[in-house]
Amino acid sequence: MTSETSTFDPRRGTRPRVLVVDDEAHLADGIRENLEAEGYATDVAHDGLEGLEKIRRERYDLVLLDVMMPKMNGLEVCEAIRKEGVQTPVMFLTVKGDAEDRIRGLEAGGDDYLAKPFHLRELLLRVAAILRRSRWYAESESALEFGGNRIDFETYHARAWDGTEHALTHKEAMILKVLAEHAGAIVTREDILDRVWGYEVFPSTRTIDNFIVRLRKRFEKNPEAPLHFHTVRGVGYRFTPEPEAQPDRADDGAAR
Amino acid sequence: MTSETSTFDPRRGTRPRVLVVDDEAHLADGIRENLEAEGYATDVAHDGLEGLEKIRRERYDLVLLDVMMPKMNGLEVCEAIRKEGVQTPVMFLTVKGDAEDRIRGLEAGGDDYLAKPFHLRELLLRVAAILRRSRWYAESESALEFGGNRIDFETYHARAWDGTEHALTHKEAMILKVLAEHAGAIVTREDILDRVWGYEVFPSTRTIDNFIVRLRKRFEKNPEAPLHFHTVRGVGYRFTPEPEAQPDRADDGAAR
DNA sequence: CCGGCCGTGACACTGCCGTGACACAACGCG
DNA sequence: CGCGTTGTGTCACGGCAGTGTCACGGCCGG
Repeated sequence: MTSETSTFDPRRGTRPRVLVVDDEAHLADGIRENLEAEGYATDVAHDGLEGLEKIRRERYDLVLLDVMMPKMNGLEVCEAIRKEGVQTPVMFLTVKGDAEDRIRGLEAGGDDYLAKPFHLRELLLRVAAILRRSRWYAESESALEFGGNRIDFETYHARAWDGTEHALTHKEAMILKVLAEHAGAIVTREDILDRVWGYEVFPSTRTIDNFIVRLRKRFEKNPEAPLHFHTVRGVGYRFTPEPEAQPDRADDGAAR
Repeated sequence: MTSETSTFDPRRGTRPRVLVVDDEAHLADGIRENLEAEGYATDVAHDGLEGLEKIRRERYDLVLLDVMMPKMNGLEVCEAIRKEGVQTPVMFLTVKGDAEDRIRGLEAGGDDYLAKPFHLRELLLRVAAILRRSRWYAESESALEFGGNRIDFETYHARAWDGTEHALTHKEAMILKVLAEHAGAIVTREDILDRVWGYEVFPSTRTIDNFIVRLRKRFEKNPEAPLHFHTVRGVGYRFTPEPEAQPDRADDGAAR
């Protein structure tokens, strides 16, 4: 899963399209040249507003977004497109490297964050990493149906079997997605933490239990006897789109 | 975090093999001990060249690679094995924490990077994370069939020869896996305890008998005359996917 | 200031797993 | 061929680790 330097997924066919939004024309062009050299198809915008419009018009696989820009800063751009349902991965570029900014960037809906001045090679590596990561997301279905429930991952909206409507939070959606991706298979809590929270953060595993509870409450007809969100004691959880015949359990002494 | 089994994952099969390459013998041994305690099978090399040779000879699931080493540094080792097509995940260990080194590590084909001095806990977490990720792809055919039974280690579900469905517990699945891995060979109770329970816990061996009983009840047509889960008196058990004529002693013949 | 999201601690409860007891089969012996 | 010994098959019961569930508090955005 590593050796790929700057190659792309052959299944994809076309070159990944990257939009560079930065008001420093000199820098933007420099980045662009290097991306092109790596085989990406690129486009450039020189302020936030222009970037926003381009994102609306075109379809990109990744947006590099400078934070400090005239007219409209990067955070605002990101928030705006997220509000419009655009899921394109966003990487922020900023002069400040403190955690404060980083958190704000991620909260605005960004996927990564790189402090200027950065090493060009690091930028390229991160770009490759993000595209790689987003692939699993992009390749998967954008909607999920099971047991009369319908979840739309584009809008984070869900309509439950009983007709109730639910707005999913980001974490809820991610967890659902991870489970659905491995439908039928057991997914450990650590797997989920990795996928949803990432390497650095390790919340208590109880947190995951809580999310499962909420999912069950919404999407299971009888939350106490789940048909889709199964617990595998001591291991993790298992999601099945189709209700499963609960295994015969009376094999112990009971008989006779 | 919970007790974290630290034993092996039946979905994976064998314990993950980790190679530690570091010229500081003291540190390498320390890491090794901790990895062993977590349930990994480990090996140690004390310089780059030795590490490279071991990687060529053996198959590892992960290599911890010190960057600064005599004879051949970690980056060179990583580049070398990547050039030879070895895909084994590599995690670099280095004293320097600057971006420069980190980039070079990633470019050399590394999967992760940890700066010394590191907190042991973080090392273990990252190791676990990397191995977990590589399992995503390496999902081996984790199903076992014998005598009309079908066991799916991915879901912990089993369909017995008579059509009944059974949900396996974690321990049940692990024991089954251990037996199946050594199909045809005798597995002592101590072997099973080591593999399934780990090196610290030692339940009574009767516990194992109990699990065997349950397995037989579910998967043997006639639990009293097992065709697959054989008892080897005074030693342990032996599993055979293909029904095997019990090696009855000749004189026993028709009697009984 | 309020309201949503999310992380954590507290508590109850479920069911897995470990153990001991008993019966019986396997083996050695005379 | 019967006896004693050892090891295994089998069962029932209880502890407790692991989950279900709730409620509270921090944090951020509106």
